[in-house]
Amino acid sequence: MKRSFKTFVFSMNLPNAAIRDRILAAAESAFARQGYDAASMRQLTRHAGVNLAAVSYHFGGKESLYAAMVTRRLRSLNETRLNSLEQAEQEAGGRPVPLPRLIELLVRPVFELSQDEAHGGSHIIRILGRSLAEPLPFMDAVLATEFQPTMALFSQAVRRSVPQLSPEDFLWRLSFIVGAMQHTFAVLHRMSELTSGICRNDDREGALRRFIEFAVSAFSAPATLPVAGAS
Amino acid sequence: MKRSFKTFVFSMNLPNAAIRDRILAAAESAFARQGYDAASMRQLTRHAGVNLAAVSYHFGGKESLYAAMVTRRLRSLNETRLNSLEQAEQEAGGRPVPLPRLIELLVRPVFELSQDEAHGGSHIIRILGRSLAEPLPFMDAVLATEFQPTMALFSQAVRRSVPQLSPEDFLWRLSFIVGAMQHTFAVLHRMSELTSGICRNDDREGALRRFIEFAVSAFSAPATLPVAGAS
DNA sequence: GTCTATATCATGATAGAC
DNA sequence: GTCTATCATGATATAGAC
Repeated sequence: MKRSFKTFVFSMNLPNAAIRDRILAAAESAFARQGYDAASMRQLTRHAGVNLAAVSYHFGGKESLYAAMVTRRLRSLNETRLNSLEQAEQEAGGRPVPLPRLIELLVRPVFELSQDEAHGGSHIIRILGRSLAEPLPFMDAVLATEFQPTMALFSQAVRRSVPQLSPEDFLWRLSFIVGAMQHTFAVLHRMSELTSGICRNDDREGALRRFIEFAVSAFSAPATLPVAGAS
Repeated sequence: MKRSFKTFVFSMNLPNAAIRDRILAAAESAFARQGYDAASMRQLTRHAGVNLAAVSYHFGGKESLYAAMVTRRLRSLNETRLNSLEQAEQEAGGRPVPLPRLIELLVRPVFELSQDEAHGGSHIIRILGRSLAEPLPFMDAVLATEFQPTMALFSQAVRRSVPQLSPEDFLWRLSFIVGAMQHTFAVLHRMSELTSGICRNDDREGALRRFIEFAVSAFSAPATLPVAGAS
């Protein structure tokens, strides 16, 4: 059964894919620069060179577009992290994976995304950073679902490397470190400006190295003592 | 020259003050919960029990209201910090103020504000946290002006306590710690929920103690070495 | 000084032509 | 599948009555 070229192309959903991808790319740029509320779909679609109605057709609406955009990137990011964690744990045999290695597995993919200006990776990094600070109610479920497996496995692995920490101390420090990571990516593109040129925007390896050392020292500091007098 | 009671009251600007304050309180609540763009002045004024036009009259507009709200809190916060720093430096004679004390002087006022539910302090904390992640162009100048003196003096003091750090290492770590602080306040009201009850929302002293230890260990970790091979 | 009423504008969504 | 044209809504700002 012979098929025309046009039928073949449509069977690959290429036209849709092209439009969907142009929308996603424009969405990442717009939402990263302006935030969810301030970015408008008119701007966004105009910049993507597609019709306003295309968003409703392909994604369903503004919220669904935002969720799809985040989910796509987050899923790929977390797959990378889980794969490398699995590999590292196999290499370690039954012993705990060293803490610096764990941190690196967790954050290097994010730094690499943030370097990927060509494919919009730097945009999604800012968006993910914002997700933590500005809670969008419709994103709660999405974020919880996407982060849960990664967080569970890495927390488990980190706690094996730092067994002396109580769950409470561990979770507080984890929260501090997540905040440091989020903020780092939120301001990475302005570091030169914010530090009068002393820290450079494009010094990703330096930032990564410093962040790993920072997180390691934060996790391995001695456990806090209860307040004196608390029986 | 006898003045009526009404004239006397108006000469104190009491009605204005009451309205201004009601607007500011409602603004803090609305902006903290919804963010700048999503919060609307209709909601806000309705909740404050004042007329919509009162905002334009007393503040000039939405942006000016937001700026006034942030400035008022930030100024008082930074005054507290600078006063306590000055006092600590006098007590220390010429010697550097110990690092843990410096961190505490910097963050305790923020923790205390965040406890002050009655006067809306917890709202402004979330707003300040967001200011770092979601950049509002019209706030750049305000934030720079308000933070500059505090940041300059504390940076100087911290660097005296941790002289071994290069400016670059110091600024990267400062950025990490600022991020940790910002995130802590952004999620403090949800810590119980996020950690299945292990970390408690209302455990402000525990959070403060852990944060100080965290920041101290981050600042006093050995300076990073240049990458091997970089001449 | 304060508030009502309105002006003006931009948004997200969608019905219906092609 | 795609696009045009339009809808309904809610935004900020303000002119003018009191």
